[in-house]
Amino acid sequence: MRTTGGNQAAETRRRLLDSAEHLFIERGYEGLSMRQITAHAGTNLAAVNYHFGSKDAMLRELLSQRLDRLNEERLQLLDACEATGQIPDCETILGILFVPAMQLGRDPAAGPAFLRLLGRVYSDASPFIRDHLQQHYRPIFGRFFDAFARALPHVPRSELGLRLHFALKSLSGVLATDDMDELVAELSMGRPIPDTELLARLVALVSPALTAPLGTPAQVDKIHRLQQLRQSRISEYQEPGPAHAGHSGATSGA
Amino acid sequence: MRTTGGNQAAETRRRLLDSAEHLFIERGYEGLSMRQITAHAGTNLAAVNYHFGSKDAMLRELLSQRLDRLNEERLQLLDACEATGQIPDCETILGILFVPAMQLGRDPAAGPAFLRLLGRVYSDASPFIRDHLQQHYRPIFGRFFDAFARALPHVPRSELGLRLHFALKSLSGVLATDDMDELVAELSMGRPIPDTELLARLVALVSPALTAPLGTPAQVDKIHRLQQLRQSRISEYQEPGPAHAGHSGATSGA
DNA sequence: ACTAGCGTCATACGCGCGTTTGACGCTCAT
DNA sequence: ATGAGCGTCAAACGCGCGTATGACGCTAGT
Repeated sequence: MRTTGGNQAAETRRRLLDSAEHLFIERGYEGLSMRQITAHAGTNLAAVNYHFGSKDAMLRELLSQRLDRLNEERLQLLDACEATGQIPDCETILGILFVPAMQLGRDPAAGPAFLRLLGRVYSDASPFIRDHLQQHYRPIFGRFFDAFARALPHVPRSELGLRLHFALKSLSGVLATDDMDELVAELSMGRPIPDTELLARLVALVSPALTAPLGTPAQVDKIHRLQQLRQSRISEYQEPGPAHAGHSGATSGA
Repeated sequence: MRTTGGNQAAETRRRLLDSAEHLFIERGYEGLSMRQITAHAGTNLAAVNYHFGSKDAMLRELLSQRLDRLNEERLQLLDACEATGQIPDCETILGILFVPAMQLGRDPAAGPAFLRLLGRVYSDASPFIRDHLQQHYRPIFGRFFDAFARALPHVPRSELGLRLHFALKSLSGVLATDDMDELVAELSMGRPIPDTELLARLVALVSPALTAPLGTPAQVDKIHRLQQLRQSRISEYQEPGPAHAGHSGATSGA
């Protein structure tokens, strides 16, 4: 049966994956070397190529192990919501994205630092990670894009692309923060925050950026006055006279 | 006078900086090698160390050349606004951050792709870039943090840190987008968008995330129902009976 | 005319990287 | 008992990296 050998091999694979995950969370894809991984795992350098074929293949397996279940759950949750016949609103769709992530984050089986892994993955700039996400989860992203489009019929599709890009970038940036735990700790100020409330707060942050109306006249006016103010400050050093320069008139009052 | 030699040296310096900027915008700090830079600049490999001392010193000089003026202008604009005695509101402060960046982005002297450089700098994960920003522009960040704190007295300081982190991450993520120009082109749909309106739209996206109230009961309820829904879907595979499981009752209707 | 010094150049050094190789035990079916 | 096959190991390969070195041409002051 080759019991001992087989178990030893499986154990080595597991330790390599664990070490790779730990170091990836800490340093990201670049700044991750096989020598560091194998040293941390206590195995030989060649073990990675023996068991996985290459460094990238090992990382692909790691990512699939961690992300496949998350995205499958998100999809099932979206299906379940849409199956009721009602069109889920923007906040609900955001919740569908967040709730499985948070609950898996509490599940030790999903990894000891699942949320930080998630943040790293979504914000990592390396082509390897980007390609992996693109190739494996594009249809899921498309499904959610359509769901958002239905929930926000007043937002043009092009503008929606920008807003989603915007919202997801911010989220991944927050998740990837090294001192995320301290941020949450400060947020709670002693009293522990239930996940439900924490997620509701996140939704409250992201949702307005998606549902916001386009620029209002008041906002346009504020920007315009700042543009004028900057131009006048610059021309102070060039022509001391009163600036009637631009293509519109507005005083510089803050 | 050593005119020719001196000019040649200055020309080499300029070409190195230009090439370094171009490649940094395309690939970021990691993925940037001296051999690529010198090849692109048409100079010898040793030129970098001769003129700047080291690779990092050259990049520091590049960053200072590009970012010092921007942040100085931001600071002056904030000073000018606060000097009027009025407390600038959140949208105005965002405008103060954006307007100089956008106007410098239009200025060829600030670099051919200033906004993309800015996005790369703010979203680059390498310790070198992060340290440089931290060391050079921390006081400026502090000034703006205080300004936001005054503009948003109802937001606790700890929550404000999270929100600013969130907002700035999203912004840098959007700026760093490779196909940013196409996004803007789609946005405009033929008709050119004036900068003023574009900035107003950006402010309209970011501002709500800063001013939003904490999670409302309705949001909390939506999240809670999703949490229940996920739990019930999972227990379908474990116990087919009706789930009265959780610690609260709420039907799963979306 | 001579030479000090500057800018450029080819070249090499040491290092860490991902990958490959071949030998060495050990288990287990024959 | 034997030998095939698996998992591990130290060692090495080639590569690209940042940096350092010394020679070479040219300019410009003496």
